[in-house]
This record gives sequence, structure tokens and C-alpha cells, in this order.
Amino acid sequence: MKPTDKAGMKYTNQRVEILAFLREHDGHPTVDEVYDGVRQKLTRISKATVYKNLKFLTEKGLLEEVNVKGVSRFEANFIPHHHLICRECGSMEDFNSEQLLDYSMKIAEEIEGFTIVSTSTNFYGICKKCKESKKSEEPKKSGESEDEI
Amino acid sequence: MKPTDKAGMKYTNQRVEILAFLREHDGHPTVDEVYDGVRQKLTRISKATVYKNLKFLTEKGLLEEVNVKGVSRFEANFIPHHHLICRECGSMEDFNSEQLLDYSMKIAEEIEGFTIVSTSTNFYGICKKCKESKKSEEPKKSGESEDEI
DNA sequence: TGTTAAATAATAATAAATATCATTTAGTAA
DNA sequence: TTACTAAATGATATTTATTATTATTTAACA
Ligand SMILES: [Mn+2]
Ligand SMILES: [Mn+2]
Ligand SMILES: [Zn+2]
Ligand SMILES: [Zn+2]
Repeated sequence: MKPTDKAGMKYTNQRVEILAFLREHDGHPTVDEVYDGVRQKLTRISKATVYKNLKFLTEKGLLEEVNVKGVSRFEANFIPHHHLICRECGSMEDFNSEQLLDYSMKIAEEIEGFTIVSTSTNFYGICKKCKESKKSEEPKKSGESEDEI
Repeated sequence: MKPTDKAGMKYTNQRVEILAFLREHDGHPTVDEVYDGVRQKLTRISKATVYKNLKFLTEKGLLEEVNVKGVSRFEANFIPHHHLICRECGSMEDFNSEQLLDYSMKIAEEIEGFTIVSTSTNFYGICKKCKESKKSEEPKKSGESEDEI
């Protein structure tokens, strides 16, 4: 973000730091994580300012909001990519596959009525960390049936 | 949902109607839409009951929660599928492509450390309705530059 | 048909997000 | 530079979304 932009938009320290933080942290931080992170540099920043800027920057197209398990996260990476999402802990990791992007966009071309500009695939499963912590607990009782519907 | 299930789970009218409503409405209803819908039959149902059951049924694996533009939506369709998401109005429509599911799952096999059980691709763009309502407004001023970063 | 754990309705409490407003500041131009 | 002004901030109030509480009701089961 350089001071070369549209009139009516001010490049304050707060705004610049929020965007910088998200560009340096591709782990999809939450509002609180952004707040805590930016506070390292701007100790007196208000949480309302963080909220307002995340909304503002998202509307301006400089950030993207995602939501996993009900928690709102932000990212500044606009290079199309995919996500590995853990159903257990709600973590979200980037995953790149040019192949898959190409394939999806090709399929998108055949969709009518809806003009598609980008695609992203979510891979749902269980992350390494959660898999390991599960091994220790739950010594697997037998005869336990799953829910019928 | 039949009364043939796990002990410790009661099949109340409220719960049954909430699930039935979501199975009959694949348009990914919001909490309020579920509430309004179910109230047609159960006029005295409490909103807290709707919230609790949506949470409960999601935890039991009978519903899935999705979130578009900050609003929480629910669906009961567990047949793997994709979504067309309008960046403008936040609408979300189902889209089926067996091909794409297969392709994604094949790619998933090569991912290590993260155990993937399902995939779903989001197609982002602009829906028919929004495209048409845009045509009338915004007679497109020239010389209007986009934001630099 | 009676018993009881689970669920409900009503409502209170909490958390997340937005609005308000006096003060400060970035951008602009004398 | 300095002065001006619209935009942004910080502090806090307000609103909205979600969860917790509790007296009452009900589904499941003996
Ligand atoms: Mn990402
Ligand atoms: Mn769907
Ligand atoms: Zn995990
Ligand atoms: Zn739309």
C-alpha cells in the first residue's frame, strides 16, 4: 500500500500496519490475532480500529475474509490457491495446485448464468497435530454404532 | 431421522421439523430462515431451540454449517458437491461435478501429513440477478482507476 | 402409566461487531 | 511551512448474534 492511491483514502499507520501484518502472516489470522500482532508495533491501537480497517480493506479488495467453524479469518494472499481445513481444530492451511485451478476454471467456463471469476477448493480432513493427539486418547470401544438418520 | 437411534437423543417435534426443513430446502438457509420456516408448522418454537438444535445437529453430523460474507448458513445435503458463490449478494447455489470431485480427490491423495476425507470447490463470481441489477445502475464513468496497492 | 433424563420456552447473560462522537492526523494546497 | 479539512482514530455506547440458565414439558422406556 503506497501513498499513490485514490483520493478519499488515508494511509494511516494503523491501516498500513494491519495490512502489513496480514501480508507477513499467511496463516489466516483472526481479528484478535491481528489485533495482538499489530499491537506489538502500535501499542495504543483500538480494537474498533482493527475491526473497521479489516472491513474497509476487505471492501476495497485488499483483503479477503474466510470463515472456518464460525470464526472469521483474514488473508491478503490473492494468488489463487486452495485450503486444507481441519474438521477437528478448525486450522486452515494454504495448498497450491495450478493443475486444479486450471481444471476448475475449465469446468467453470461451462456454467451458464453465473459469471465465475475465481475458484478455490477446500480439502477437509484432519491435520497432523489432531491426528496425533487422537491416537493417545480414545482407545476405541467396540460395538459403538454411528448415528442413523 | 427415525426413532431408532442412539440412547440419549430425543426426537422432538422441534428437532424433527428443523432437520426436515433443511432437507427440503437446499438453498442453504440462515438461522432466521430456518426459524421462520419451522414456525409455519410449530408456531410456538423458540429461537433458542433453533440455535441449539442447529448446533446439536451439526455436532452430530446431520447438518453442515457454511458461512458466506459473515452469515452462517446450514445444509443437510451430504452428497459431495460444489458451490457457486456470488461476491455481490452472498447467495450460494449448489453445483455438481463428479469429474471435479474425482480430480480433487486424486490430488488429495498426494498430500502428506493431512488426511483428507472430502473436498468441495467454491466458484466465486456474480450471479444472474446481480449482473442484471448492475446493468441498470452505474453508467460506467471513464478514467476511473482501480486501487493500487 | 409412571419415571426420568433430555429438550423446550422464556429470558438473562455474554460475545462479536458496529455506531457514535470528540479528537487527531494524512493529504493537499496556499 | 503552515493551515485547512475530510478521513480516521480511540474510547465507549449500542446493537446483534449466540449461548447460558432455569422452571416446565415431553420423548423414551420399563
Ligand atoms: Mn489462504
Ligand atoms: Mn450445498
Ligand atoms: Zn487439527
Ligand atoms: Zn448475487
